[in-house]
Amino acid sequence: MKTIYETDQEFICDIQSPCFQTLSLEEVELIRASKTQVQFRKGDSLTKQGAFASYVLFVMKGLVKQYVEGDNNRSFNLKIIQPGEFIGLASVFSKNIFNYSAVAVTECQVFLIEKDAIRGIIKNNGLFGLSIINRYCEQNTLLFNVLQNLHFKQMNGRLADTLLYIESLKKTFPDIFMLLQRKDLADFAGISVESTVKLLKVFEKDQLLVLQEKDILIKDISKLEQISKNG
Amino acid sequence: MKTIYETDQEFICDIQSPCFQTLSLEEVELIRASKTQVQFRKGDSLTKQGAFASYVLFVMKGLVKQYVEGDNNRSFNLKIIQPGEFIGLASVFSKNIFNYSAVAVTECQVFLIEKDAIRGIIKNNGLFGLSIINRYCEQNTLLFNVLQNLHFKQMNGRLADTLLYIESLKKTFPDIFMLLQRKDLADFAGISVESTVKLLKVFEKDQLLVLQEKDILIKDISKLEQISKNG
DNA sequence: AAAAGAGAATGATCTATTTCATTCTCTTTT
DNA sequence: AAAAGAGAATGAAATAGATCATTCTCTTTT
Repeated sequence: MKTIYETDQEFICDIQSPCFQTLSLEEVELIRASKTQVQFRKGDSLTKQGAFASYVLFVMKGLVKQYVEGDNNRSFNLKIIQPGEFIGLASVFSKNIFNYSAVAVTECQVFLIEKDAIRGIIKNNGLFGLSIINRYCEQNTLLFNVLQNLHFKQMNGRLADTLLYIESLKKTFPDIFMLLQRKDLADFAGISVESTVKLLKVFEKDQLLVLQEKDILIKDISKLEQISKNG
Repeated sequence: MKTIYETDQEFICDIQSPCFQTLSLEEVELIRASKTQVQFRKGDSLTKQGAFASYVLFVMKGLVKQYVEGDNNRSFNLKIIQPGEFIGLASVFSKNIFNYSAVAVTECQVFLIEKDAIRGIIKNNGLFGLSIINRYCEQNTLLFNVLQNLHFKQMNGRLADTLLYIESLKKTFPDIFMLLQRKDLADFAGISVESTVKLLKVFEKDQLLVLQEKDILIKDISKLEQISKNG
C-alpha cells in the first residue's frame, strides 16, 4: 500500500518548497531527521477522521481529496489538496485527532513530519510560525465559505459553486474532472448523486457546459457564477 | 454607541489575562500602545462580516454572539464568545476582511488591538505565536463540528445540539437562555423559528426540558445527547 | 387606559430535495 | 465471448422542513 523510501536526492527537492525557506540549517536538519517520505496510490487513505494523529503530512506531488465523514457512509468534500499544502496541521496543537479524512485522488508523494518537530521550530522561528498561521487562516476561510454555501444556497447554487471550483483547478490539472465521479461532485455540493446527475443534464441543456465522456467542459462561467450567486 | 476610555488602572487588569503572560515587558508595552478599550452595549455590532478589518478584538467582559450572514437577512450562529477570547484573528493574516459578524449579547468591555502589533509580536515571540495558533485550531475545530452537525444531522439532532451547547454555558452564565430568543436558537440549529418553537414544545412534552417564561430548564441531558447523536 | 408592536405559539399548505426503483452503458472479470 | 459489476441516467413517490396565515400574550408606547 505504501512505499517508504528516503534518499538525499529526494531531500534536496523538499528544501525548495517555499514554505521551508525561512528555516535555518539547524531547523532544516530537525525536519529532515523527523520526516519520512511516503508514496500513496490513488484511492489510498492519507488520514482518517477521528484517528490518532502523531504527524503532519506535507504533499509534494499529487492531488488529495479532503472530506468530512458522517454516519451511514455519508461524506462531504471540502477541497482538493495540492502540492505544497499541509494535511492535519490542526492536530499539531489542539487535540491529537484528525478533524477530517484525506484520500489520494492521484498517486501522491507525501512527507510525514513529526508534530514535535513542527512545534519546536515554531517556538523558535517566528517567521515560520507566521507562515503556518497563514495556513490555518486559509483553512478557516475555506470553512467559512463552505458553511455559507451549504446553509444559504440551494442545489443549483451549490452545484454551480462546485463546478466553478473544479474548473479553476483544470488549468493546473487538466484531467481533474476525469478523476472525479458524480458522487464526488455530489459530495462537494452537499446534494445527492441523483440530483447531481439530473442537474448536470439541465445545465447541459442550458448550454452552461458539455458532458463529454467523463470530462465536463464548462462553457459559460459567468452564467454559472450568476447561478452560484443567486441560488 | 461606543464609549472609549483608557486609564492605567484598566490597563493593569488586561495584563493578567493568561494569554498575555508570555509577553516580555517590551511587548506588553507594544500592545499597550496600540490598543483601545471600548465598551459595547447589548445589541451593538463588534464586527460586520465583509467589513475591512484593521484591528483584532479581545473580549474582557461580556458575551458576544458570533454568526455568519447570508442573503435576505438570514444568519447562522456559530458560538457565544466569552471573556478571554479574540475576535477577528483570521483577518490579521489572510485577507483584511472579517469572515463573520459579532454582536454584543450583554454589555461588553473589549480591547481593540492593531493587527500590526499582534503580527510583530508573533514574529519575535514563538511562545505567543503558539498560543495564537491554538486559537486558530479551536476556531477550526468548531467550524468542523458545526459543518458536520449542519450537514449530517436533521432538525431534532441540531436543536438538541444547540440546547446542550447553551446549557453548557449556563454554569458560568446562569441567565444565558434569557438573553437569547427563539430566533437565536433557530439560527444556532440552522432551522426556522417556527420549527424551533414546535420542536421545543415536543421536547417539553417528552420531558426533556421545561419552558419557564424566557428560561429553558434542561431536564434530561442524556436523552438530548442521544437525540443529538442519532439525528 | 388604550393602542401598538414584538415575540411566541400553532395549524395548514407548499416545495426542494431525497429516496426508491429501474434502465442503460460501459469496463472488468471469468 | 459471455457474465458480472460499477457508474450514470431517469422518472415516480415520499418527506423533512420551510413558508404562510393567524392567534395569543406580553411589554412598551402614547
